Order: sequence, then C-alpha cells, then structure tokens
Amino acid sequence: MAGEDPFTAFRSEVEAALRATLQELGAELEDLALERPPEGMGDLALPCFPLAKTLRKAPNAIAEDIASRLRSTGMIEKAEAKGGYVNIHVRFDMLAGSILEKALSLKERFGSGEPKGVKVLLEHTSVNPTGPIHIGRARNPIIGDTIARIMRLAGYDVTTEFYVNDVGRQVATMAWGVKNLDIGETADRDKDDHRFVSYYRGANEKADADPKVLAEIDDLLYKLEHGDPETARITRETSERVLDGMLDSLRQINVNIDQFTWESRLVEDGSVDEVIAKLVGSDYCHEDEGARYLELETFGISGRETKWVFTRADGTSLYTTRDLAYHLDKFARSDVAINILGEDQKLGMQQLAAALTTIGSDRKPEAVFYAFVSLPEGRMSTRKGTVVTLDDLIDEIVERAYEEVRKRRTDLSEERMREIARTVGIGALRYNIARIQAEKQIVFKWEEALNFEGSSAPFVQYAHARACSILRKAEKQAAATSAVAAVTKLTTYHERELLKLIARLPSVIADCAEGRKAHLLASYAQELASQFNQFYRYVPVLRAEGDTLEARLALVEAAKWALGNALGCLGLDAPEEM
RNA sequence: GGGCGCGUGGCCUAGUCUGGAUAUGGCGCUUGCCUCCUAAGCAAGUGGUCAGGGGUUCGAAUCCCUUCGCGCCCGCCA
Repeated sequence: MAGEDPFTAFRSEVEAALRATLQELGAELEDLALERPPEGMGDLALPCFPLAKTLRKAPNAIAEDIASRLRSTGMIEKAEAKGGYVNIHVRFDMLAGSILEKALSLKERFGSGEPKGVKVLLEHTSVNPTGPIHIGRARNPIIGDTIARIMRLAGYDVTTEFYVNDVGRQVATMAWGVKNLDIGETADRDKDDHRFVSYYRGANEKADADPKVLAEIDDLLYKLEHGDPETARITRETSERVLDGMLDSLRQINVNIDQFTWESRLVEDGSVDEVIAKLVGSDYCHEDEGARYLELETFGISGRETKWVFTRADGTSLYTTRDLAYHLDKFARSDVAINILGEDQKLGMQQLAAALTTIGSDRKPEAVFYAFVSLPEGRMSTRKGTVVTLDDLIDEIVERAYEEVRKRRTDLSEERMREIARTVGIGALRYNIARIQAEKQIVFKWEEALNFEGSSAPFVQYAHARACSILRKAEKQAAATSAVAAVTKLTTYHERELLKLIARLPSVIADCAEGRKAHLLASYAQELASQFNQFYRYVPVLRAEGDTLEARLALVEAAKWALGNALGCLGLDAPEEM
C-alpha cells in the first residue's frame, strides 16, 4: 500500500477483511459505508442494518456473526458487535509507530498526498479594481487561498490567478471620474485603493444624476474597447494602482497570488473576437437590433429572460463574452479550472457552461460559490460606501490582539509582542471566515470577529505554541527510531486519542481537497487542538523518563507538525510562543 | 412570476452529497482547577419540536412533496 497514509491503510485493510467475511456469510454490500464510531467504541464501524433484509436476521446478530469471523490480522486488533454495528479497533502500536515515523520524517509535508500530476488553475478574488477590498469580498481570497493550500498539500499542482477586470463600464466610469473630478485628498487612508474609490463613487453619483455624463462614460467605454491610447493609459494606470493597494491588503492576510490575467489582453490579442466568431456560427445565435445573443432556453436556463447577449448593438463585447474567452484560455493552461465566486454569479456560470457547449468545448468550469457577508444593518456596497474594509478590520483585530498579548506577557519585547499580535489577529480573521461552510450567509459582527477563545485561530495556535514550548525545553528532538520503538509506552487514553486524531490529517486533507472545502479543515484543527490541550493537561511530558519520555516527545512533535500543517493550509502562522 | 441556496439550544456552528448507535463543537450563563511542560487552557453543569406539515423507510437533521422565513439571481452592467 505504498503512498497510503497509515489510517487509510487500516481502512483499506478493514474493507478487504469485511468483504471477505461478507462473502463467507453469503452477503454483499456495494458500499460498506464505514463510519467513525462514538468515542471509546473503536476506530471504524460497519452498520449492519442494510444486511438485515437479505440475510433475514437481526442487525445485531449479523454484526455478531461478522465480528466473530473477522480475523485480527495486520492492523486490525479486534472487532466487537454492538447495537447493530461491527466496531473495529485498530492495533494501536502499529498505527502509532507508523504515524510517528511519518510525521517526524515528513515534517511540513506530513498530511500530504501523492503527487497527482494534475494542473489546477484556481482563480479567486478577481474583484473589480475600483476600490478597497471590503469584508464581504474578503471571503473570496480566504476561501480561495485556503483551498489552494489544501490542494497543494494534497498533491495537486496548483496555480492561483487573479483576473483583473480592466475592461468594461466600471473602469470607464472610474476613468471618467479621474479625468473630470477634482476630489483631492479625501481618502480615509494613504493607499491608492482607498484614494481612487472616491473618483468611482463620485462618477457614479454624477452619472445617476446626469444622462450626459452617462453618455460620456459610454463614449469612453467605446474608445477603450477600440484601442484609444489615452483612455487605455488612464484605465491601465488607475487599475494598476488600485490593484496594488488591494494586493497589499491581501498580503497582510497571507494571500499571495501567483498570476494575473488582464481582461484587456483578451480584447487586444483577438481572443474575444475569435470567441465572438465562434458564437456567431452557433445554431443558437440570433440577432436583435444589431445586438447578438444565444437563445439558451433549451439548456435549462429559466426565468424572465433566456437570451444571453454577447455583443451590444454597437458591436462591443460584454463581460460574459470576455469571460468566455478567458475560460478557453484557462482550459488551455490547465487540467482543472476552479473559480471561487459569489453566489450572484451562479446563473452567469450556468450560461457560460451552456455557451461553451454551443461552441463545442468539452471542458466545464468548476466553481465554488459562497454567500455574501453582510453587516447587521444590511449588505455592503462599494458604490454606496456602506462597507467595512478589510484594512479597517485588519487594523482593529491586530490592535485587539496586541492588547491581549500585553495582558498576558510582560517578558516580551515590544517588537515581539507586535509580531505575535499580528499572527494571532490575522489568524483570527481568516479562521473566522474559513470555518463556515461557503454557502452559508455570514452576518459580520465585531464581537464575534474579535473572539480569541474557543473555536478560533488562537486556540489552535496556542496548542501549537505549547507543543513548541515542550520541545524547546526538552533541549533535544526526539530520535525518530527510538521513539517508534517506544510507542508501546503510549498507553494512556489521552495519548492514544491524540495520536489517532493526528493520524487522520492526511485523509482530512484529501477530503477537503476533493470536496473543495475549507471549513472541514478548520473543524479538524479545532478538534486536534482540543485533544492536544487535554493531553497537555493530563499527561506530563518533561517529567517522564526513559522510553516514556522519548515516546511522548515524539507524540508532541507529531502533534506540532499536524497542528502546524493544518494552520499552514488555513493560511495562519504557527507561532512558537504566544 | 421563475430559478438557485440557506434555516440545527439565547447566539454562532459540524453533520445533509453517500439515511443508522444518547445530534458536533464553540460563545453565553453557573461552578470548580495555576507551589505542576504558557489558564488565549482543562473539567463539571445549564440549554435542542434539527423552521412547520405530510410522505418513503425497520430507521430521517439527512431522501421526496409542500408551506413559511431569509439571501442571491433572472441587464445591449460587471
């Protein structure tokens, strides 16, 4: 079973043994549906209820039959029947030896999967360069970056990409503002994303009030798409400056983006024209007063309007048209193209998928949708200025974390306290977003965002710091070989439970990667930290001696790697002290 | 009008895809634990018609139907 992690190996063994046993009994199950039994009842459980009908026996009688026949070989220690389940216990020493060996040798790679040889292009964030990132949008980079990190560890070859929307009405509006408004230095912060949003808001206000302004913006839009150098220069420059501001905010929350595709490039290099030509050739293409559209009713698109317009009456392209060109571009560069999107994009993606079919593409984009973050008083809007910016949240949460550090530590330098405050604050911010299932709405509340206890980043980070503290004081690293030999010394409940949980990391990473789910890792990290804290409370490490000390140190180090790697995938720093 | 998603103790949340053992954690509140590896911790208690109703099933938070509430969408915007 090369390449399998120890727990998965155990699972495979159990599955094979169960299938053999079932065959002996003359029964069959397509899906064994192995579960994780309640605490203290073993490590894997087979529900026998589905067998009751075919075998015409009570579920628990079947469970007893299976349990008594199941041979304890390899990693299977024993099987017990209880309440209609076969509870299977792992041979702890084998699992423990194997896990400690893996964790201590793989270190920051512990939890990883085999290289898949699959190129993943993960697009996330891609917010319009019109103003600072607010916390509604911040869900996008956090989910995106977390999934990217998880998939990397799981063995995928991941590249993250930001699609810069420097074409279209919003940029033309911004350009109009820059050309015509004299807003001066009214920005709330010395940063270009905060500075330029004033032009954007101002231009929107004027356009709403004055049709002439709207016409001027239309004119700029036309010029932009037809290569007017002056307009292109203004939009490129403002887009770049606003983008730099946004990227600075993202860096602060540990989000770095590998690549950028500028929407304007797809217009300039003819990709958009190419895709328009293909669309025009489609059987579903129609024309209405010069504007061209696809009729998508047959693709299961419903609602008031099933027309999908891809060129305006003046011949210019639309956002979705360019997005289609972008997707073809992404497909050419990857095996899997994933996109992190707000739920408002759902219909758009459906339409895009349909449009792809009409032009004969066999590739489908994959999307992770998330619901919006709103404020207790309602939704956020960049245009209206009803936002809490990511920058404000970062400042506030790091400051709050600093106060907490200062309360607890009097022995640290100012610089060190600031460092820890940043680690804890940024961690709390990311964890609070990452821990919630993407499709659930979040109402942002300061008191919750600033919570540093219980189910939070600092809780996990604290466990990590404690592990580091023990290892630091031990003044030597556990020697992997003697530790593995000493696993028989890990006999207490808390040691065993901790080790079994550490053993799950690889399969948790794999599950999160396959399901594109960040929140499950947050739950696991919380559970692992909780288990470590119990171990810490009840099992003395440094006061132990000989083999026991050796084995416990190895366990602490394994926990450190598991915690650290879970934190790493969540994009949180793993502090050695706090 | 139509489509998609969400609804789990006072608050937040896991589990829902792939139906099974007393529904997971946290916050809050009550109460214990620092001569002992960092108390951002540990332990105990409190608190639940899994939105309501119907159905399928030996068994439903989970699947189906329906009602209600909330969010998002149905632009020659992005």
